[in-house]
Amino acid sequence: MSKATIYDVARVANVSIKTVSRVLNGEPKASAETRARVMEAARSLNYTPSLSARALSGSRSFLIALVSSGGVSDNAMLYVTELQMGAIQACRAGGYHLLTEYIDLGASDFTALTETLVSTLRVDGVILIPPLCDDPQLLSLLAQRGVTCVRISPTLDGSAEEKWGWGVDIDNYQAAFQMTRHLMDQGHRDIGFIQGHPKHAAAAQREAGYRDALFDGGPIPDRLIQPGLFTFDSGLSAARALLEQPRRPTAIFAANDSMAMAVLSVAYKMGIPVPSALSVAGIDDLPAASVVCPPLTTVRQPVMEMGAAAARFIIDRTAGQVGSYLKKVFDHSLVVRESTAPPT
Amino acid sequence: MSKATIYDVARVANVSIKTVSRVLNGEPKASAETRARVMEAARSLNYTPSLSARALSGSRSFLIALVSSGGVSDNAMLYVTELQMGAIQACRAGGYHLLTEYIDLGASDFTALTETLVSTLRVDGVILIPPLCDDPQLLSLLAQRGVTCVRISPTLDGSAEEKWGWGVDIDNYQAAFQMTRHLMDQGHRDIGFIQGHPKHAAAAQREAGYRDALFDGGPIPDRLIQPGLFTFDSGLSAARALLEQPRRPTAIFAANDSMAMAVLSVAYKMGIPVPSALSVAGIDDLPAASVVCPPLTTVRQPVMEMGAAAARFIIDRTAGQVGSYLKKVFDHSLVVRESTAPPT
DNA sequence: GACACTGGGGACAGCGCTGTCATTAAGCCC
DNA sequence: GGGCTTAATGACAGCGCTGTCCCCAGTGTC
Repeated sequence: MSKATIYDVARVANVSIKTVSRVLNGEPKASAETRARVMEAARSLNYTPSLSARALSGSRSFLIALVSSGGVSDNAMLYVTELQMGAIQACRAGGYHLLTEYIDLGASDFTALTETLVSTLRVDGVILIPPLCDDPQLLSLLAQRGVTCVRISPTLDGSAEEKWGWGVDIDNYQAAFQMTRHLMDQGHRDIGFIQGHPKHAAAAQREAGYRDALFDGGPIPDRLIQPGLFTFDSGLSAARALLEQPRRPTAIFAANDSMAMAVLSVAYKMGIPVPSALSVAGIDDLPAASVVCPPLTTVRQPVMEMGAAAARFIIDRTAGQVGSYLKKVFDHSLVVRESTAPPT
Repeated sequence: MSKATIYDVARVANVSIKTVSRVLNGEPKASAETRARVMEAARSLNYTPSLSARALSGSRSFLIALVSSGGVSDNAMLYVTELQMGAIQACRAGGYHLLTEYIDLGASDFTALTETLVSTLRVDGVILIPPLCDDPQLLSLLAQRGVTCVRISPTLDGSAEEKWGWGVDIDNYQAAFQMTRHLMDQGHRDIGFIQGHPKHAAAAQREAGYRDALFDGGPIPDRLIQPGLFTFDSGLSAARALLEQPRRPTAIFAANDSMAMAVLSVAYKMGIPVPSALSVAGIDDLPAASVVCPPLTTVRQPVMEMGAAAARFIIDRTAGQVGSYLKKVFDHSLVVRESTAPPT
């Protein structure tokens, strides 16, 4: 009862341990009858193979690491949590397990991290979250060691892209383009924009989408565009800069929800009613987005599915499939809630 | 370069592998000189021991599992994320690694989970999050298999408590008591309360704190107390029930922040200004609590530290320390923000 | 009938460590 | 100085699997 090994199963099924191993791993050489006998024995003994033993003797570890960095703060963590949820589910389905590792961005001991991942844990793959997924040093270290990487919302880096692993993302340009058009359709023309973190690829793409959607033949005045860092606090300053202008915009589109919520907060404090005097929109559809007042108009990305796809890619890859897309782009969708309305 | 083993280190240091093992594990028998030589060799080779091999041959796996359940939703996930953050940090410090497992509450295949944890992963300990940490079936399965458990915010179950593992928590009673007194100090007497999930131990304790603080010789009218489930949605209905009363309370204390935010949302929709016409308070200090309008008065618990303590307990325990408190109670603190004010 | 060939299955050697026990050199007591 | 303990180290046998090689029977094939 305490611990069934492959030997026990072999004895009960009256075959060699190698045959048990074959059956359990779905290898071809095994007659249907033998297979059934082994399965039955395994079930009756409540047998589960030891991960350590499999990893030690075989070439797979059944482990995937999700690496997140300290830089990620406040609400953005929800993004990570949701990704993780998806990854865990995909792992369960594939008999894998998810390790979560954490690294301080400051002390960049990427060598130690890599060594841990490769030598100590021998993970079958790594899921990298921004901004880690865009760090050339880390990426090349991992590539050197032959680690399968999946990058979440990575920078498109042309040539190097391929060797640095698969990626999952949404079409950030389109998302921002559509949101801007949504505001324009409501009649807004004076639409402020809060930029994302300059090192994050999605930030630039979202800004481009905004610019292209808004561009009507004339350039966009500088005063409409304020820098941000994807964090709530950075959104606060940007919102103030936008709203304290003599002729303030009728709508503000922030590059993500955290900053959009900051806009809501500043507007509240300044006594500017949303959406009647100011429309506010974001991107991400954080859980909190539907909870704030008024609920935020935003763009939803299928974060959980992206996490699941990331894990699945690693699992399939390790199992043999070689499929090497450059990256998979997921569908997004506009979520119109109450923070946007035609200007009055 | 690709993969240094203990043999390589032994060769370089000119000792046997057993000695390397001893040095690396901090076992006593090893001269200072040998120790230095081995350390140097290990460093120069960039050696990291293989977890699988260690787990297979030794009695420790250096793995801790954090088990969360599907029931956890929306903002509550942040609580889990923060716990996890703390646990990861403690793991890193102790050379451990954190696995995150997930289980659907509906399909209670706890046997499979336990088997995976014990046989497949051979984890050194498990961190259980509510409501999992209060499930007798799971707890007894794990206890049977001799798994070290740490329960987060567990139900105090007297007799059985001890054998079911260590626990970390805050003093929920005191937290609620103090918050209620804070509202009373501001002059509130008509203080509504939204209960937490009936299966969650903390819910009952918080309610008791509220009741005892408010009780002034007369019983508390039923209309002031509404059921909730710790979720935003449940908070919505409770808030409506409270605010649609002919004589509505001047303050509402929700058993957690998610529900307090729901109160904010309902008040906003009903045109009730907070805090001038209604004070709102919660417990947890979710990141979102400081972001909503107005920022929420709440009780902060040191969630990250609690996660770290949980992991540390398992690590120490596995390393030999036997220390068996029943549970560790962490300090909480009142965070007074803008959602509470004297009634007008 | 000899000769591949193939589907089904076993023997066996590790994977890289730790536990146990044995061994050696030193120190110590009377 | 012989027998004792003690500190420091090594030899060796696994831990529970998978990879590789090998064997054996049946089945065509000319």
